[in-house]
Parts: sequence; structure tokens; C-alpha cells
Amino acid sequence: MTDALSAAAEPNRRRILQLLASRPRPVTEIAAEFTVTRSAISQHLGVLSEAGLVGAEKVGRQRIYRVLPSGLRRLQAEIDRFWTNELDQLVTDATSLTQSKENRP
Amino acid sequence: MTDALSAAAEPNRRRILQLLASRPRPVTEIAAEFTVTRSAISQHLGVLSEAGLVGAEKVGRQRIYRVLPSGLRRLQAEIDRFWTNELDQLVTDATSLTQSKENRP
DNA sequence: AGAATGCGTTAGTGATGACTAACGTATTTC
DNA sequence: GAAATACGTTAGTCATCACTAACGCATTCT
Repeated sequence: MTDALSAAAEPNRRRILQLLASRPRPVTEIAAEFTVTRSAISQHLGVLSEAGLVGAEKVGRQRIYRVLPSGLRRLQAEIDRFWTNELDQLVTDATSLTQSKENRP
Repeated sequence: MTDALSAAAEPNRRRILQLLASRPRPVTEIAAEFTVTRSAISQHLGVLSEAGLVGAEKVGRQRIYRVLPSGLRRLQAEIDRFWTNELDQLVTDATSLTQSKENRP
């Protein structure tokens, strides 16, 4: 599961990325936002790190995690590669056509 | 795993969605594009259907699957909700700043 | 130096996922 | 009507995941 999209899809990891996007944080501060253990968060950070989506900087006894723009761009590229023109047309077409064929018998 | 993003994130299901986006297809035609069993494809279609991303129409002895624009819009909304302004800024900022802080010591 | 803080790591568990093989059921073809 | 086609479904397997509890290692504080 080394691809960025699969790594970022997990709900808790989505939130972690959003938190880190607003501002880099140490692990404990991240874990405080969740009900799961700090250990679980640490492992999620490991997955995100392995996918190149986050990086850590050691400051004193804390490890400040931040989102890596390069990884984020790779994620964006993966999403774009998935979201083909054909998929996009289905969305835009439906809005104008009042989805006539949607619930076809 | 009822949310659209988690359902769509799985690699095989991504491809299924793309295939169906180009043109609705019966199950066998979809399965022909993959190395896994038709049974596996059928189950993937079940997941996508449960997530409201695809729908089937019975024609003779075939079941023609197609992408549902409504579900696709829900997926798009979920992606947009994840991809916050803060995340987006990190991407756009990095391109102009030549990612100065990316590999900070 | 000793206690406390901040983290990573590991072992172990329960749940879930993706998959195959086999069977069952309509529907079409001959 | 019998064989073939197009599926769904199910049982069972194996791998992976998310998680907790416990431990260990630095680093800071007193």
C-alpha cells in the first residue's frame, strides 16, 4: 500500500493530514485530537511518512511533523490521473441534464 | 467502509470506475480487463454499488453496469472536503517557492 | 542523579479485505 | 428440453490493517 492515495484514504489519516496542513505539530498534539492511542497515531504517521506525505523534524524531545508539499503533489497527481475526463464529464453532464438516465429501469 | 472515497481508493476499483466511465459494460467485459477472477470483479462491483458509485441494468442475461453521476458527485464532494484550502496552499506555494523548507534539517 | 516527558517499536489481537473455487439461478441458444 | 452463457453468492483461505498494551530510548527538568 505504498501509493499515496490508498495511504491518504484512511479516515484518521485524512484528518491527520488536514491537521498538519494548518500547522506542523508534535505527535502528542496530534494524538490529542483523536480517541485512539498515541501509538496508533504514531503508526499512522509512519504510513504517511512511508508514502512521502509527511516528514518529521526533531526539536528537543519532540518530533514536529509537517506535510511535505512534494508528496502532496504526488497525491494530487494520483487523484488527477484517476479522475479522468470521462469521469469528469459524467459529473458535469448530470448537473445540466437533471440526471435523466440515472434511475433508468 | 461505506464512504465513497475508501471504496474508490482500491486500485482495481479505480480501474473499474474508469472503464465504466468510458462506456457501460457487462460484468464479463469488465472482468476481461483484469487478471483476477470474475467473482472478484463481481464483489468489487458490489462494493461500488453499495457506495452508490455504480448501478446495474439487466439486459437479457447480462447486467450492464454504469457509473452513477450522483454517486460520483458525492465522491467528488468527499475529495473536495478532504482537500482543504490549507492543503491546496501547500501545493501551490511549493511550486513557486522551489520548496525551500521541504528538506529542512 | 533521578523523575518526567515525548516518541518509536514491538507483540499480539480482532476485524476486515481481496481473492479463489464451487455451486446455484436465470436466460438464451440449439 | 438440453447445453451454454452471464451472473450472483457463498464458504473458506491468506494477508493486511487498525489498534492496544507494554517496553525502551532520548531528552528535559528539578
